[in-house]
Amino acid sequence: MHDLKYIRENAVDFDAALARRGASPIAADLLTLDESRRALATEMQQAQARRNEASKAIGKAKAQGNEEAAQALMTEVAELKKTLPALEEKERDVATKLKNTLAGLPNLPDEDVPAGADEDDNVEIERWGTPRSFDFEPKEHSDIGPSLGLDFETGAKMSGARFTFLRGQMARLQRALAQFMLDKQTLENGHTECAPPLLVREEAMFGTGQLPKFSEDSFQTTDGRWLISTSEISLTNSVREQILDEAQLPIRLTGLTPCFRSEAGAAGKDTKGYIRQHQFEKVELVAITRPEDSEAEHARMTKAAESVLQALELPYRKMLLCAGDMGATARKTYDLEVWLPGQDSYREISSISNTGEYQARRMNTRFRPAGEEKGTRFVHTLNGSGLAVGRTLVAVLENYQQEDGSVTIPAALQPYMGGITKLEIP
RNA sequence: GGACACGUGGGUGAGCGGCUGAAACCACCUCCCUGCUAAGGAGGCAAGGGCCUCACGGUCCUUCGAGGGUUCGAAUCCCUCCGUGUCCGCCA
Repeated sequence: MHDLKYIRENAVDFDAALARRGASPIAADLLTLDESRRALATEMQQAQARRNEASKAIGKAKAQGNEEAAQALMTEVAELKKTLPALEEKERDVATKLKNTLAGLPNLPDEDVPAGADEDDNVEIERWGTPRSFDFEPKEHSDIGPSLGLDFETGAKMSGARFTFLRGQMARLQRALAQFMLDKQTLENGHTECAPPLLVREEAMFGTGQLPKFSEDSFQTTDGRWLISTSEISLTNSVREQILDEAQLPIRLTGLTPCFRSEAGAAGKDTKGYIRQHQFEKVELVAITRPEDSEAEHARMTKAAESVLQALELPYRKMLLCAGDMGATARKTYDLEVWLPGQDSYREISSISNTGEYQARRMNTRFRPAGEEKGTRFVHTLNGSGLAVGRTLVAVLENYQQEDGSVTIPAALQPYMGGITKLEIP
C-alpha cells in the first residue's frame, strides 16, 4: 500500500520506480481518482456539516418550545437527505476504487536495488564456504533420499504430486534441523519463539500482501480462511492494527510452521524431489522496527539466516535481487542460495526482505515516537527464512552424501540426532 | 453446536437519543515547587481525512468491534456479522 501524499508530490519518481519492476505507469490515474475523491469529499462534508448544524439547532429549538423554528429546520434537513446519500455513495465508490487500485500495486524498489528483469540480473554479493570435492559422482537428493526414508511415492499416492512422506531417520533429521534452527534464532539471534495459527482470515492475507493479487498461490478452506503460505503472515500480523510504543521496538519473532503453497504457475519446475512442495516446514524470522532501523535490521537478519548455514557448514552465496525478481511486497531482498553438489548449482534456501512500511500500511501498524514528536508513524516490517527446513534437508543430503549411499550428520546437528552421526541404508 | 452477557481513547472504566469525541483514574509529555532515594502542584494528551496557512495553527467531516437500519439527530434503540466471557453439549 502506498502513501497518496507521496504519489501526489512525487508522481514521476513513483512511476519511474514502478517501471524498474516492469509495471506500467499509474500515478496519473491515481491522482485523477484522488482529485475527484477529494472534491466529492468536500462537497459531501459541507452537506454533512449543514445537517449536523441544523440537527443541533432543532434540539435547541425544541428545548425552547419553538416548534415553528424546529419544523422549518426539519424541512431543510429533509431536503438535504434527498441529495446527501447519493453524494456519500459516490464518494464511497471512488474511494473504494482508489483503494483497490492502490492495494494491487507492488512496493517500490529501494534505490540500491539493481536494475533487471529476472533472476539472471541478480547480483552476487559474496560466497561462503568451499564446495566439497567428491571422488565419486555426487547424486541428487532425490536419488539419495528414497532409500533413507524420503518416500515420494507414498506421499503422492495419498495426496498427489508435491507431497512427500518422511519416515524413520529422515523424519527425525527434518525435526532435528527445525529444532536446531529454532534454538539458533532464539538463543543466539534474539528472536522470540512463537507458535502461530496456520489458518488466517482474509484481512491477515491482505495485510502481508498475499491478497488480493496472489490468491492463486494459496489454499483456502471451505469456511473462507486461508492456509498460510509462510508464517511471515501469522507473525507479522501479530502486530496488526496496533499503535506500539517506540520502546517496544524492535520486535523480533521466529516460528516453526508448515507452509502451504498451491504452486500454481510452477508446472514443470522442480517436479522431481523435495525442492518444491505443496507443504513444507520453515523457520521464519520477522522483525518490526522503526523506519530508521530497518536497513540495519535487514543486514542483521540476513546474518541470522546465514548463521544456520555456517553452523551446518553448507556452502552458499548471497544474492541481491534485482528489481524485476523481487516479490511484490519487498523493497529490497537478499536471497541465500545453498550449494547443491548433486544439481551442480546454487539453489534458494532463504529470502530475506525489507518491506519498509508497505505491509505496515496495509495492516495499520504504527508506533508512537518517544519525546516531543506528535502523532504516530508506520513501522517497518522485515521477514526472512531462517531457514526453509525441507530445502536444508536437501542440502544436507547432497553435501554430506557418501559413495555408499549413506549421509553423515553435520557436527552441529548431532546433538539433535541423539548422537547419530550417519544416516545409513537400513 | 445451544443459552445468556459483554465489546468505549495507549490501559482501566463512566456514559437519561441532542448539553459527550467522550467523565474519572492510570500511563505518557511540558512547566512549577521541593529535594534525596520519595513526593506535591498546574496544564496537555485518540486516530484518520477534507479545506485554509510559508509555518505555528485554525476549521469541518468520519470513527465509541464491523456492516446495515430507525430518527431531524445514535456510543446510547433495532438487525446481521466478528470477537470475548460464563454456563451447557461435544471433543483431541
